[in-house]
Amino acid sequence: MRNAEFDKEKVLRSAMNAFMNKGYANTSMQDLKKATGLHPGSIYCAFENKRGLLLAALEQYRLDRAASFEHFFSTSQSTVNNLKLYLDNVVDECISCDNTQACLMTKALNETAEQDSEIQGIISKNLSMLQQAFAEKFEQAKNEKSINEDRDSDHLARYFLMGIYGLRTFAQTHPEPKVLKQLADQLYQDVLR
Amino acid sequence: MRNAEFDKEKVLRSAMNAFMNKGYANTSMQDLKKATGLHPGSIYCAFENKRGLLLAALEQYRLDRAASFEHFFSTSQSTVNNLKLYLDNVVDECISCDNTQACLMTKALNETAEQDSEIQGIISKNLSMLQQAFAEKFEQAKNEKSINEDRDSDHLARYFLMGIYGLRTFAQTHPEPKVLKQLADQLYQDVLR
DNA sequence: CCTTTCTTTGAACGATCATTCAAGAATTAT
DNA sequence: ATAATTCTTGAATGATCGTTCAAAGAAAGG
Repeated sequence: MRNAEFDKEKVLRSAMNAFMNKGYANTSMQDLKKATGLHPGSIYCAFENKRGLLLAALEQYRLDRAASFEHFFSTSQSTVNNLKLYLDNVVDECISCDNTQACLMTKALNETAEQDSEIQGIISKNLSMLQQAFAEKFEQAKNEKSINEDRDSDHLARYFLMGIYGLRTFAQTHPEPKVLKQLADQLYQDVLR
Repeated sequence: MRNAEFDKEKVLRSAMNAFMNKGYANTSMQDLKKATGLHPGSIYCAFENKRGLLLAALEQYRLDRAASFEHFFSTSQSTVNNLKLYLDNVVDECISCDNTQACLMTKALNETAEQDSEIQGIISKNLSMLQQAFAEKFEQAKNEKSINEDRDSDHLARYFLMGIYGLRTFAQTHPEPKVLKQLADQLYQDVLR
């Protein structure tokens, strides 16, 4: 018996960054070796192949995003306030210089959608879970009387997520903090009313 | 002297479709040969290389989208009505089975953003032009008293474009007509008020 | 401490990639 | 008609890709 030496989470986050930087197809095994510190053989031993590494990275990304989500809604503030903080964080990520600007899921979705239905399915499921999580928060906000009760939580969640997607795409060409904040504010207001 | 035999626009639209289907990196010269009917040598003679073909395809895409834009706003109806028709068309494209679901610009942006600043610049400029075109229409709608005059046309244009980006991304995982129409309606209302 | 079992290493593999180029075909000019 | 010019063809090129594998090394079991 012998356990693997590397820290799996660390490796997956490195792979995530590499994929987000250059895209899946353009990230070579050499790039991944440099990013993760793992030799090709180890990668194939642990993740079967390059695609397997992407799948594992996507799962890690989902876990990280879910943890981040919980972080924002674990405060004692009102739900709508936490929604605002979440949105502000998205804007901050869009502006930042690290690799949180892009979203691994939408990036992988754009690249592999038509060719890999399994990946498409995984991403689709992950995004649905995020959408569901938002829907619960909107329902909560309705209970707190912050949002008009005749609004549909599921619809609001979809619209909110749509806005975040759009914001991230918009930021790729126009990463101006002022403009992005303005857009995020508008989205927040449109969802709140 | 001798002119090229192929129809340049036809070739570029074929290349566009190929790139939108499989992404830039994953579209091989063999794929492009099959799609365009041109042999590698001809492609290199006409467009210098694969990247040159993408640049030419992006320019053709811009022209086609600009023509489509003009088409929607050349009717005698009100400007806000034309905006609605434009948005409905985006939804239809998202649902359709041809290759209008994806946008070549956002697709190329996602794939080459961090690696090719020239392409990034071209796409950024093209999207700015579209944004400017929308801003003019919103200004026009204000003159027609369809939109409150204290709203900022530039901001509305950005928000509208952001919504379209988000809608297209959302549609990639959930291409349900009813849901997409609901989202588009909400966007239209939020922009109009 | 030796054996077993698994991981790590890094060179090697065939496949495929974008690109080139020389020869052939077609059009225009003289 | 002939020469000149340019486009088309498709095989060949070197590079790089993802992947494999046999040897070396490290941990666990007896």
